[in-house]
Amino acid sequence: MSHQETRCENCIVRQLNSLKALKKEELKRISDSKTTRIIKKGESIFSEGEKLNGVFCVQNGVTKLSKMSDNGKDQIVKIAAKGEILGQRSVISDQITNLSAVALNDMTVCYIPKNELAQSLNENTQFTQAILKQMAEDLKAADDVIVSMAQKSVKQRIAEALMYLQDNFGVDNEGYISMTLSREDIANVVGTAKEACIRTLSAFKKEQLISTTGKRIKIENEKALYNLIEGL
Amino acid sequence: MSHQETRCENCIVRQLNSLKALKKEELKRISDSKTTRIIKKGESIFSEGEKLNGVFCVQNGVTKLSKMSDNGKDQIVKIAAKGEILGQRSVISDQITNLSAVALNDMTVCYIPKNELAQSLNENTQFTQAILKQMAEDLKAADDVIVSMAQKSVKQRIAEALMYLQDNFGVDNEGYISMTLSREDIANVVGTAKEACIRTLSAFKKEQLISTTGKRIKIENEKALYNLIEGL
DNA sequence: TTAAAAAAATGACTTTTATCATATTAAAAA
DNA sequence: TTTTTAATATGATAAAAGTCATTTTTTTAA
Repeated sequence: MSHQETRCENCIVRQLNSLKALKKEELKRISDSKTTRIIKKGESIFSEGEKLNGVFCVQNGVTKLSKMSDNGKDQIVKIAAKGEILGQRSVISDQITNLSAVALNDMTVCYIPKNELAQSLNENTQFTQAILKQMAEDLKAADDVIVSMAQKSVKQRIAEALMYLQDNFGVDNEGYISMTLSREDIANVVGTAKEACIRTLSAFKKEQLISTTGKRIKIENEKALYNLIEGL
Repeated sequence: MSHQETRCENCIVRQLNSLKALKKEELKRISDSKTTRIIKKGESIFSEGEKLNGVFCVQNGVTKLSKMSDNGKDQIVKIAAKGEILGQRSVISDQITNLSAVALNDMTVCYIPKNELAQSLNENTQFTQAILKQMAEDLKAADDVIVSMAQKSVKQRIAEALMYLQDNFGVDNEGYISMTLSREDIANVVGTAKEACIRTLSAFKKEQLISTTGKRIKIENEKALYNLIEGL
């Protein structure tokens, strides 16, 4: 498909994350130590409880980051695409990771060993601040998710999830949301049972808020969906 | 009550947060620019949507950090006590704050202007890294909250909240949880209606998991409460 | 292409939680 | 203290969501 850059210095993905704050020589050092991995759809990048000795920079493809709840259900906490860095938190706080990452489609990720990052973290304030800014954003987003989970109905949360997918991944040439998740994955994003998710999507279809072809979903009435989310 | 330190250099509260990574001269500079404020129970420190030009370091007392949901309900996202720094995120990402802070009891907080922090943020990597580490922890904690909200029942979430309060604020000499929240505040922590919260606490009382005197709550059977949380 | 497996859809039913109403108790103010 | 207000408690009912069973459709693999 698309051309894969083998040197970080020339890699555009870097512009999407904190690595853009690195200086030329730092980038060179990191590029020398990084390894590129191909991960097939459904395969795991890392699992909850693992000790990560580096981070993963997503070159291509999409992954779900999830956490197992005590009752045995998987909660998807984040969907990460090109440019996102996985495992940052675990490496920074030097703890086992609290999330599992599984590829939602075929992926290319670059693995950057912790040591190389640690050096830049100690020397380059710009870099550390870039990560800090991004974490601050993540934390704010997490607050929003908490409020949604705590205060909104399954119907509203599914509507939110659809809008999120469309806003972040766009639509294909027929207008369907480009990122297709299984009904079960959608259920695991909003924190409900897959039956409830399927039923809600069927209801949306009946009300002409969406239309579907197989697992592909097209938003037909964005305004109504938005009003639903806002509780209007 | 307790002695209030007027100089950051001598303030023990600092040991509890990222300010401990500051050097002597930085601390001196910050101490010179800080102002101390007394905030009475129920008063607001800042409100959602406000632009913060500094952070608040909690010297004494406890505050609830909450966010208004679209449906008009207040969701308490965090309870912050002595040593916690409020408004950090907003200052770092230079955005309006997404949370409101209201005192749960009488408080003393120190206001530190943004400019003084920015200087240390640019020069002192240790300081920036300390904030980073703390944010990484916060983010991990947020993931746990998301999973609880999404996957656990109101009963489980209330049990969790009680354990959290006991673990973080301890018990008084009669064994009651030192931090007393109104039933409505507990409801706003776990994301439910206050009636459901009251009912659940009544049920816990009947099952001898807790006992109450007024709004004060004593955990009587920690083991059973724990099993309930874990879904055993 | 066909068989097998997985995912989606739907029905029936139960449990959980929200909402509204109202009573009781506790706290605050006159 | 007495009055007023706020917080807690409880009942009745409705709505939302979970669970289990089964069917239909889609996808995958033989």
